[in-house]
Amino acid sequence: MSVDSRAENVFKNLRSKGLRVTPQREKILQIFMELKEGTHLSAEDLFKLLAKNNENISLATTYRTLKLLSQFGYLRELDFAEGHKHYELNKDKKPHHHVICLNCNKTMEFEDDLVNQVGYRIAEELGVEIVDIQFKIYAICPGQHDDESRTHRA
Amino acid sequence: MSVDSRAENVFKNLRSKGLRVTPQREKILQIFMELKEGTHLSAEDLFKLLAKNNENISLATTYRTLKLLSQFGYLRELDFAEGHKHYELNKDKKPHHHVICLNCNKTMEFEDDLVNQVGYRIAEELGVEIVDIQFKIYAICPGQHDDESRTHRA
DNA sequence: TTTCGTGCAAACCATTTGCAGCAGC
DNA sequence: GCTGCTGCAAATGGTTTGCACGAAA
Repeated sequence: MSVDSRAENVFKNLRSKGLRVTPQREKILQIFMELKEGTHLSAEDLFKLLAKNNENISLATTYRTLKLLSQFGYLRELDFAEGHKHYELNKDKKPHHHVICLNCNKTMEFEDDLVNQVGYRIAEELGVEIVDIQFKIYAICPGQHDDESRTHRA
Repeated sequence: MSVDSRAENVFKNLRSKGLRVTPQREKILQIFMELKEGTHLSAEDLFKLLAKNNENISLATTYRTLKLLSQFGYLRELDFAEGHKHYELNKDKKPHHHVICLNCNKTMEFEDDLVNQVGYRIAEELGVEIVDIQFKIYAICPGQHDDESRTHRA
């Protein structure tokens, strides 16, 4: 499916809900669709990227659009516990996971069906309906040892 | 090991680093040690709980102490993507995981060694040193269906 | 032409910080 | 007594919101 026809599906769905397709929403979705696989942006990142492309979209609209597209499931909200969220295209709705370095904040992506299956099993046991599965490994990159600056998270 | 002797170990370690044991730090650690298994508090929760116990500890100190105890590995920082962190006692340093209902914000705890092992394996493959493993299932409790209010996260 | 969406600025909320006085060690 | 800790209030940073205008449908 082409980027354009995938985008058109999104817009059709928005319209069917009485929502509008604006140049701002088009542009933001386009940016996410053209992003290299595994790239995720913060609201601020996106705002700056838009500005660099001469799209003067306000920060408020940036936030509102990110929230809208996430609520519709077109974007996924990533939370790496850094105080701000990241967003990525929720392309195939198959969860993939992240390793986050607590020193340099770099992230690495991986997929693991075993982990997903554990998630599905537990959700079934509890009788809850899964929205998303999240598996994160907080770690320290090789060569970056600074014991005092780490924080345990779960 | 008793609560008191575990607390004394913590304090010994703080002192050995040139840090001080203050009534505020004692009280906060004590609260976490007396918490029912699986309970986690936000900074605000803790602050209010202290106030209810007639411990007038400032919010700033509450935050500073939470950060300190987390950095030393005595507490774990939990991030449920609600805009504020939660903290729990990092008792046995064995990761346990959470199911979070996106409607009512209730959380459920579970342990799963399979998931932990996947984490250890991946960290080893990448050559990184694990600080913490986090596995979260965002879901909707039975009977709570409100399609528009969900947000996809990962 | 009726909503809905946008930009702007102000508001919000969790968290952090500068500073002066206080208190462990 | 030195130095770290506390409380206070102000600052910060990410995100949200009220409002008046502009634009999809």
